[in-house]
Amino acid sequence: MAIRKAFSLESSVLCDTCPILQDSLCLPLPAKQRDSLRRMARGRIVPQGQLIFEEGTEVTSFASILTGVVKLFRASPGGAEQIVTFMYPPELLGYTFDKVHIYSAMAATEVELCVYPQAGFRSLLDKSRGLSRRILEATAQELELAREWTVMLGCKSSYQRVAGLFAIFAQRARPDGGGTARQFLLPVSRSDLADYLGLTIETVSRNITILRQKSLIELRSAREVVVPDIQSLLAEADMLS
Amino acid sequence: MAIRKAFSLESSVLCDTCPILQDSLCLPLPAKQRDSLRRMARGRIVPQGQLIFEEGTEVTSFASILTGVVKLFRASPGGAEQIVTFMYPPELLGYTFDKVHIYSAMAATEVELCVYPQAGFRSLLDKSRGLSRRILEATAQELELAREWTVMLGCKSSYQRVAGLFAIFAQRARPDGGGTARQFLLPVSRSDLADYLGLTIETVSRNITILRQKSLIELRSAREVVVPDIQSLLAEADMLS
DNA sequence: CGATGCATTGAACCAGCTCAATCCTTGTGG
DNA sequence: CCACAAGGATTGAGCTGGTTCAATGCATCG
Repeated sequence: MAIRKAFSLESSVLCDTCPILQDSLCLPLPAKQRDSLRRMARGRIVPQGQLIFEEGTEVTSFASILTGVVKLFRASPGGAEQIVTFMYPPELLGYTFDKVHIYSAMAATEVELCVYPQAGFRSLLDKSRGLSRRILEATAQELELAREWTVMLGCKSSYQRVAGLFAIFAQRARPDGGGTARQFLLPVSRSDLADYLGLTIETVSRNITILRQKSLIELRSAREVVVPDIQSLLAEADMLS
Repeated sequence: MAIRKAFSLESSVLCDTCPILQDSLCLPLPAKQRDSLRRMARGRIVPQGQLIFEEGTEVTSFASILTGVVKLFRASPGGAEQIVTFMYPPELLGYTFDKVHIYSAMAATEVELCVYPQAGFRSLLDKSRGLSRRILEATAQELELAREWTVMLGCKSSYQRVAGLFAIFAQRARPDGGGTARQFLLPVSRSDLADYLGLTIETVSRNITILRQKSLIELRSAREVVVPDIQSLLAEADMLS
């Protein structure tokens, strides 16, 4: 179904305009390996809402996220889905040692990917010390984030969770030149926020309202958020590391 | 405080009797690197309840867990602690790219460690493709577990969490020859279970009682558990993958 | 301009928390 | 060997934060 269509490939990659060039996997590689990686890579644009891969299907490729946001989730029998994480550029999507995907991935916004075939990528990984070190670092980083999220879900109130998530989104957004205020576009619906936070849409909405009343955030529209001061938001979430 | 004392070293490691030899980091290495790793390694026995390292302190070493169970946790200002994970042999404890630990580790049972100094281990990691691949696999595996736990905390009821955790403990225990019944010793107190599950002691206790009434588990004592049929327990937790 | 889909708000309910009592196990001292 | 203290585990009763169900608001689109 959606899968097959999703895996159709776009034209060959245009590395010159690569939006994540500085953080890309290929740039730091020695010329020969870099060319090898670039030759096997294919660009792909995924429209918002489309499945990228589905839980239980075979792993055929990995992909660097160039632009956009991907949500990784597990669909429960009961129709509810638990979102495991949101992935941003330049993260590597779908990397695993398993034969099949254990989560589904969906484009939360329109997403540009740089797709590497599974076998080729793996063999390059075996050859290149630099590449495998990069992947290890990235994986360790993701482990860290996953564990932080464990703490979030394990012992924070709904209000703290919403505040914390908004703070995280704000941090990922580029600081807005000059002041401490940061502005960003929520990449996902209230429903996705709720699934990520382990809450309901209504609870999320209520807490957003409270944050707004306390002037910790400001909403230009449902998706456009302004955070005047990230520090106070982090404090509110008890996340002042 | 506890830390300094904790890092006193035991006599040199006795690899011949290494309890995790088959799954150890050193065994698959080429002879020269294996010797190098063994030379830098030191055995250490940590009594139950003692801190192994503390959040915020410098990372000076990594350690393979030889026997016992380690709990990794974050202490909140409010005195509550959120347990991030329990680590078992032959996992590698404390591995990170960070300068300081971001969680604390405590011996949940008496623990035997094989400790590697940080600098030496890292430099060996840079030299050995096999070792770095092992570490990458282990990290990816931990990431997977952390994400599963995210799902657990995000959308399961207290009853499902307790059932799920008991099923996981049962799986880690060696199957008990013959039948499907598995028996194990809970490595931690009710209080730790609660911290791990993001629940209170009372709620954990109540759910244990329910599981017992349904004959899904059997308690010989507060810590000794018999699971007649893991499958039904997994089903109860909605974890039949 | 109604229709459709998301977001917000309101009100009642309930799972899990809090506070408190009791039980059980283990260790200690007489 | 018993008495008692101490800490963990269990049970009970009431409370509360978050859910559920339902209504209303507010955009975008044909």
